[in-house]
Amino acid sequence: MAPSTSRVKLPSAVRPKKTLDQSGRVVGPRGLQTRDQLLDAMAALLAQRSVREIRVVDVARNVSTSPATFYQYFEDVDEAVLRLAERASERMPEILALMGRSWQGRKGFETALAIVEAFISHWDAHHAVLRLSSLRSDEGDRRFLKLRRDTMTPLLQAIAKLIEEGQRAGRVSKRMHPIAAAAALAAILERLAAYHRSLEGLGVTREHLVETSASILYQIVTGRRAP
Amino acid sequence: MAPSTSRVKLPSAVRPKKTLDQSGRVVGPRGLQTRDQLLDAMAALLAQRSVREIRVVDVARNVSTSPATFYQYFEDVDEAVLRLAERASERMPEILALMGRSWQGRKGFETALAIVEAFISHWDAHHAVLRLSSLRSDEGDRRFLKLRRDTMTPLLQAIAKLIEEGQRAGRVSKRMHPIAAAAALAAILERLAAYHRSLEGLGVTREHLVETSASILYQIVTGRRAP
DNA sequence: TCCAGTTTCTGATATAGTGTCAGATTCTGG
DNA sequence: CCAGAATCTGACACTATATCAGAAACTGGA
Repeated sequence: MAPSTSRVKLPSAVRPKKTLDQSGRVVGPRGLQTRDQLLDAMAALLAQRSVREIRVVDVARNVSTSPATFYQYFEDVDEAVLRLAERASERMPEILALMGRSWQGRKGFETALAIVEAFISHWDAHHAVLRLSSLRSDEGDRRFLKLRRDTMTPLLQAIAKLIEEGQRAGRVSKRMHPIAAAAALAAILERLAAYHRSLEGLGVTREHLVETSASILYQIVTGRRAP
Repeated sequence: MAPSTSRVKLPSAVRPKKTLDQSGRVVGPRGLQTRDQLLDAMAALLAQRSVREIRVVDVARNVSTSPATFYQYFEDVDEAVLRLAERASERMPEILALMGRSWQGRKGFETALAIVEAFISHWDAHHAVLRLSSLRSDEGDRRFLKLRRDTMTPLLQAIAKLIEEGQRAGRVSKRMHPIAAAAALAAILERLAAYHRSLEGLGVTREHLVETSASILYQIVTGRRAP
């Protein structure tokens, strides 16, 4: 029963995370490169058409490989999207860090502006992936729900904490549930970032949107009117 | 050249809208019934699985008919969804009417509460269809974009008008673009209505959500803290 | 009641994409 | 240069969409 190979099973907490292919084998450098190319091709296609119009054949062809190769690395199209969403979510902490700046007066409004700006830029850069990711969560897909929870919860909690402080200081209405309010603010950011294009038809520029969202964020968090 | 039939071509503005099938023929009473049954079956399925998992065969089977019949009335699954969304959007004016109530003090807050409540109930009743409809718009689908524009624009304008009044009275920050702010508030309603279920995991009840959203709505529209 | 015309429904099928797998191909260290 | 590991792919079984010619059901008038 003594293992004759050098591959010893380590406890999963210690074992470094290696990327695996669909049959559970560790992927080497060449495979990793193919996998990355597939993801890039996927992202490129996603930027120009909706997921439903994306054929695995196209993704594969764009990297001069075959559909079977795609399936070697991803269970299905959604899994590839999930990986892209994970990639995107790695940038979240940068936005989170902005929350720590001052919320006093004019400085505070600038903090709000910076956050909104960062958020919208982030969505602009990854809108297709993020929107899809958000849809899959809404549909109840476990994988995407977990990702959303992991990336949004810290943000919600950071905002909620500010609101609680405001409430303790008596500036912010106690009627609001801090996390619910945080979710509402996040909803503005997500939703407007997702469709600010269609508002341009009504004479609303991106600039307007940023200023307005920042005003609302500032007003809800601090309880004070935007300067 | 004189038409011998009794079917005279009227100007399209006058001609009553008859439902047509895929080959452009007017649908009679029996067909209309089948079509409605198909829509109902579609709605029922949509309530339990995501669109991607809905097979035309299932919809058809649920009304004891064949896929070919489905395609006689709808171009594709999306068209059926669009019809359902249109059905749902007919209820919008009721919400819009609430906007006209008083926005003064405690009464004003009750107005906000009523609007939020109506909106969330509306979404609860049609969430699958509305969410999908919103996704298709985001994806740029013309048919859904038009529907969204037609149903949301009046709402946005009503809110925008209130905000403008507040700005003129000096209660509301002039930094906000009225339509952008209206869109932001609509975003809260849409987004939270769409996923309030997943917030329950964080201890946020539907009740909290309604109160909080109403507070934000009230605060942004009137420039005053919620009572 | 029967018939001709109209409306509605469906079996059969062309088309197209997904996902699998055995085996071919390519790479690597010795 | 070779053995074995890693990677890739042609061929294929399956599943679903969408179409259409013709069958079936219904209708009103003789």
